[in-house]
Amino acid sequence: MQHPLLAELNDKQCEAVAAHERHMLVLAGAGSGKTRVLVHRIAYLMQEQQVSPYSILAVTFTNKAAAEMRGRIESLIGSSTRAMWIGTFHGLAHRLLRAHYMDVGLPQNFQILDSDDQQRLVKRTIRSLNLDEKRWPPKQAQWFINAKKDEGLRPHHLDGYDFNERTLKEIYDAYQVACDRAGLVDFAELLLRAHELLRDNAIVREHYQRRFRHILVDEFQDTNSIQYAWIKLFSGVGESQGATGFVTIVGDDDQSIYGWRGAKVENIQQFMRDYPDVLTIRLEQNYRSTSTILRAANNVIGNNQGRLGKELWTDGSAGEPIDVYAAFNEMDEARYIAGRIEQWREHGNALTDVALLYRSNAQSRVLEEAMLHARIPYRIYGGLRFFDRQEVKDALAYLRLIAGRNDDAALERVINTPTRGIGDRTVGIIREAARDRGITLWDAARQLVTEKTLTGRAANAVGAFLALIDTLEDETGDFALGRQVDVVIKRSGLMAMYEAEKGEKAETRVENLKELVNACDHFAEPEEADENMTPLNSFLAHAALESGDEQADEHQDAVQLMTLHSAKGLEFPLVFMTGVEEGLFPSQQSMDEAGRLEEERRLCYVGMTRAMQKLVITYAEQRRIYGTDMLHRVSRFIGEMPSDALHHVRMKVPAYSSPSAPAMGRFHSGASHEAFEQTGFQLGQRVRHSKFGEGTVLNYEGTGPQSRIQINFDDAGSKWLVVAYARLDRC
DNA sequence: CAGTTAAATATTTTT
DNA sequence: TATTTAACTG
Repeated sequence: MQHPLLAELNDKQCEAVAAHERHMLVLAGAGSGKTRVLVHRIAYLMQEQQVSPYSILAVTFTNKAAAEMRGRIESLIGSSTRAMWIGTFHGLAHRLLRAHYMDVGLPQNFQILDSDDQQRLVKRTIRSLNLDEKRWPPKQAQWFINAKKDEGLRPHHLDGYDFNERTLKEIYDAYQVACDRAGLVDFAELLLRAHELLRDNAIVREHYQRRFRHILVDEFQDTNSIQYAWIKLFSGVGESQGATGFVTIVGDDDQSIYGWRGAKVENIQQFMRDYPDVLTIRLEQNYRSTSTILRAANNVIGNNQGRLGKELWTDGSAGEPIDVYAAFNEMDEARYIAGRIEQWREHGNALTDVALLYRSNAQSRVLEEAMLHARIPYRIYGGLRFFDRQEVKDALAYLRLIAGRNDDAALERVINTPTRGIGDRTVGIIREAARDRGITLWDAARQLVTEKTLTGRAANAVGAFLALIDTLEDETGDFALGRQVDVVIKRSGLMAMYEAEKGEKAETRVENLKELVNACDHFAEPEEADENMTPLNSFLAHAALESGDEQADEHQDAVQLMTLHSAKGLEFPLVFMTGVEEGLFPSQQSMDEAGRLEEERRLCYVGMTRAMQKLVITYAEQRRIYGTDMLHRVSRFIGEMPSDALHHVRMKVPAYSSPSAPAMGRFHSGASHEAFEQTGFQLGQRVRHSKFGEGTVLNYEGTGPQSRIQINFDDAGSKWLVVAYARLDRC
């Protein structure tokens, strides 16, 4: 008798779900039901193998994935998953540090530094070391620090011989001292500290090793070194004694697109070496795309070396061919897409089913304009999230100070926001005192006031600020969270400050502050919260670790615009992959460095496999990037697709677009003038040929009468013609 | 201290 | 090109 949980799964999926106690690698191709397998396996472990939810640990990368997993498990087993540890690497690390803050030398109320806060602090550190910010850009230093932490390296592990490394090491060291003094933990530090806790504290380590019998990791191809080491410590594998947890990793080496931020695909192979007797299962049946799309995607990714090997297949239909549209510039590309979407809509399809994918965010603007022009509602992914907004961060900084006075990053942010007469000069004095005495800014400010080192006006202002924070804690400490935040926003003067500003921007800021109060009112404390964590502290952690869900108007029927990266894990019936040009996709930067081109190819694979029914690929012969016109060749990736899966669309100016459309104006500059000088024709100009009919001038090469021009004929496609021989008429 | 102007600079992103 | 940030001025 087969277990009901296995009923609707294919053979491979069943094998993965029902595997007995052993380590397992599930190579799950795009659209192969990866999450389904993960969720069913957890349910199966509990129902069939009598595994207690208490001994299950499931790790994901994003909060969204964690929430989805939890939700799906609950609806599958019909009961709470409270006892299970399900979360992101960072969320779980935070949980560990909270529970063992004393063991890792953190104050009880330590706060999390997001990357924005981190950058400010790094910048401050560089200044305090009297280093030139031009020579040592804070961004790069921040990147360096995080990269080292991701490798598990502390400053003392670095033996930089060259001057560059030595200085960066110095910055890292000073930054870490500042963090420790203020009780601040950045994202990478969460992982590193949690790792050190498990590594160095046998009692804690053995406790968790005994507890977690089953460890499941999603998107394993995206793990970095410290995350890999983390899982290994939890599992107890490679240690001489102690209990062993069984680790299931799920991932797809072909979808590894985060190598540039420290992810190591090799961790999959490393897993097979480090863990004994690993069962490998390939999920290759795809339930998402047409066979045409899969065939093309397989062909593209087949050009990569050293793959673990996997070929997606489907028993679905071939579907339509992939359309390829060669636009003459980015405006034309956008206009064409808008036209296609209008057709899609006229056929009664939903706009939410359409995605526009691009390599870099800068490409979104032109697409947006075209959507606006065609009155197609759209939604852009990856904007500023709620808790990242300036006004919200201001409010949170006040709350952080109330929660703990040592938070230097928070103090820096709001000591003069709104302005209260504490200028750069005064703050500089406080910083200097703090550095000299090795204390936090708060303590330094207080000492300077009591010592009367500060002069009259400054002393008053600083004193008033210190008193404000103290009073706020005294008076609102007992309030419910929402009410507390409301009072803090008002009494601090933040609300008044934004209310006084004019313009639409300021209005939304005021709205956001009100929304923050609202969010606090509805904030449900996590069930696992320990008793020594105040509601305020749990809210602050929530704000730092989950910088806000997507926007509210999610339900509007709108086209989705996003980068290829953020499309991973999603699927859409109709997908447009735009800007598929050499230099843009693959991007120029990736073509220089070894290994990066393959990652671009994987990105292409990811993009293609988002499409369920129809994939449309577009590229522009000419594109304006940062103010200069670029001529691009078509991306090599298109050449890697089987030509019989492609349908090259002829350029046709859609009927709805007026001749005065902005795209035509585009050609009256630079390159176009030059083209006119050489050939007598302008780029974008309409011409007529006796045999090929009407077309648009795309490009030119050479000079004088021997020069050739490329014309995209409406009916005959694109052709290169020598100006002297082709009898062309202007239309 | 606030407002203005000049200059630098711009894949990809989550936590 | 457009946006952000540092330096300058009233």
